[in-house]
Amino acid sequence: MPEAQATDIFKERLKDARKLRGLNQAELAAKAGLPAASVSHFESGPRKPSFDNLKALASALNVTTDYLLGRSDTPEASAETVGRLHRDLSKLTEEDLKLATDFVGLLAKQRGAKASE
Amino acid sequence: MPEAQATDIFKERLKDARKLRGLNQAELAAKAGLPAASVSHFESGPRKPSFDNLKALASALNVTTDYLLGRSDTPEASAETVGRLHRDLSKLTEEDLKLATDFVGLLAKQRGAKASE
DNA sequence: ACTCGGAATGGCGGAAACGTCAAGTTATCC
DNA sequence: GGATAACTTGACGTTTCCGCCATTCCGAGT
Repeated sequence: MPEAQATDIFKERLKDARKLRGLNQAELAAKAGLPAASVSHFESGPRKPSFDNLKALASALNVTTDYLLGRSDTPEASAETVGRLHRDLSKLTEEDLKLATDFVGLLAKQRGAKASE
Repeated sequence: MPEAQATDIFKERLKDARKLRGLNQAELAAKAGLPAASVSHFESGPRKPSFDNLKALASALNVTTDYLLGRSDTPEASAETVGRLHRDLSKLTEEDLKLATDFVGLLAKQRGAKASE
């Protein structure tokens, strides 16, 4: 079952990101300014990082906190691709967001049809 | 002194994002599933949110945790809710992208006006 | 003046994460 | 077998955040 419990996603992402960079727990800990045992507790135990430790880990690993938290699937801040649109998107209410989603979906669909003319 | 202490950035971003959406503390609290007093403590007091509450706030406000934490300057809506929109966006031509940008900008503007009534 | 909604603030007990340390794995070397 | 490195796990006392509740403050409207 590939179902990763919400709280477990963090553990996996943390460990994966660390290994991807060829760091052991002690090295990551040093970079993040916290004890090695804490890193282990995060990766293996039930502990969840505090506000500050989450930031420290993300910075040490050069990933977004959203990625570590499982709120985003890409480790990098891909936000800058469509700057203004993204900025505006964040101000929308949920209803407006649906509107925008439908609108863009329509455009994409049209585009597909046009291309096959 | 406009020096925003690292820990204070969160307070400001939280409050700004909330107001931008025309929510009061109780409404945001309800959306995030926590007591209204907690939101006030986050915005005004010395309290910092836990792992779970940070996620809840970001989701309720549709912003990245990186933005709330001051690790990113664009509030880019969470990939979770804009997933489809994001996928469709990548299929757009440049003209259509401009259309979409304008459309979303309009929605955001309307919303902003409404919020400042 | 008074009310009322929104917000700030502080105290409380409980829960959770903190750093630290010690004692275990487990695997890989010589 | 012994040694070492990487990691896990549990315990401890401490710190911090939790939710809850009550109080206070402020501004806007009647």
